[in-house]
Amino acid sequence: MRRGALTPERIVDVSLRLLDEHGTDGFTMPRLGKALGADQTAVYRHFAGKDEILLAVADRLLEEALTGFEAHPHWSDTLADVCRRVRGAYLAHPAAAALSGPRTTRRPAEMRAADTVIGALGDAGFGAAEAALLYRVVADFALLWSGGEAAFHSLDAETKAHEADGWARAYRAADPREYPHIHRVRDPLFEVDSADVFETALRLLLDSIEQRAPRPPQT
Amino acid sequence: MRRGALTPERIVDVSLRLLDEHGTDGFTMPRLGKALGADQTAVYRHFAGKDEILLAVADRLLEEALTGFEAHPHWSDTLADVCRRVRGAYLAHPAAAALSGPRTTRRPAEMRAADTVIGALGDAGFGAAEAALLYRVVADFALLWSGGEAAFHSLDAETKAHEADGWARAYRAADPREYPHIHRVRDPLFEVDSADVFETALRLLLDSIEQRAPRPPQT
DNA sequence: ACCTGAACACCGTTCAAGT
DNA sequence: ACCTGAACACCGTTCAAGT
Repeated sequence: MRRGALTPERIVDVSLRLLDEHGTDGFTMPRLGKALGADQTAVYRHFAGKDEILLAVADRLLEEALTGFEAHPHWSDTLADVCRRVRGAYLAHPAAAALSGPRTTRRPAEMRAADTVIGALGDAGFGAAEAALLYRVVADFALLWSGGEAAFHSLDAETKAHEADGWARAYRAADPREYPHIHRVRDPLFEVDSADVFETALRLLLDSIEQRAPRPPQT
Repeated sequence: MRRGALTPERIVDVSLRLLDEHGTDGFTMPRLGKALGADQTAVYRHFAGKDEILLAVADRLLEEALTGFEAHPHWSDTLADVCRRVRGAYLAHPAAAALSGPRTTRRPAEMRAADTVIGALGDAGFGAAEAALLYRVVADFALLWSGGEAAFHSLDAETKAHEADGWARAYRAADPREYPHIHRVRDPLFEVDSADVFETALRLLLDSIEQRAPRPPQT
């Protein structure tokens, strides 16, 4: 392989592709080397280790999520948008999201998004202390929730099916005497999908924030 | 080692202890074998593989979280309690929680808790469809949020410190021209701890649920 | 029926050697 | 300066052999 053919960017590109196509277990240094057309150890010239690559992949994910993100006319739409963007990027790359976990990188895309979100909370009339706290609530909600969903989706198909099946079986067959309340809602319980759950949680959070805002969003 | 000295329960006990004491990386089959006083491969007599052990550990965690959980007089206290219990158990065993991830086991403790939560939502006057959806919101909130927090806490001390430090440095030094809103809230941003954030998110969620409930909690 | 221990096919990382 | 390839110290799992 010629010199300079390996760059941090190309390594992150290929890592992300490997994670997308082969899942968390498919991302190994031998595979990464082969996909790059280089010896597996050549990567260590550019990253201190596998963990550093994962951190760079995490950064790429947030960049993808947040590119083009800017404030909406109504501040509460700004908050909703950033949460949906993070979830969208994480679910588009579940294995990468699951491995990079709750580690953020504070690079420009993330900083700009943080600034925009805090600005939206300022527009809502919140003081510094409240804005700081609510920024953390919104950011953690987006990252932790989406990260958890991504971790589930990054399970291999077989495990995931087994998981979903066991869930369905257990609740569907819940003994009406032992679990009367589960029994009552067992049918609608299976029409709920995780996008509904996320959107509902987001709506509930934002409604409460709007309720507390010194300035409501529609002015 | 005499026969019968290895039981699934003892294996889960020791696995959880190993995870607590040595973190995610400290939980290996050789170590597990040694800690059990048996050959590492003897464990395969009782569990199909490492993943099955982790699943059993996840179940143990939920059991620990939910033992003694029962409905409160006010239904919204029931919802708050279950969320705090899950978070408490996960943060008490961050490595175990991080590895078992979003995989639940539907064993009795979990089923009973689900029934209690759905019952509380019934007390609130929600119909079957709404109760099912809100049950998922509350359960996913507790599991995904706590799981994400646990994943962060299960990073080795060095990485965690590096992470926290980088975070502090980046926001503290945010350029007031480039990131004016971050700059405005930079001081209170560091007095926020993750317990505050969790409690605030929980409060916001529950307030919205109370707002929508056909029957308010204080009756 | 349960446990042992050698063996297998991996893995991430190091380091001397090449160009 | 950048890449190679042998080597190292692991890892999870299988399977024949013991008792």
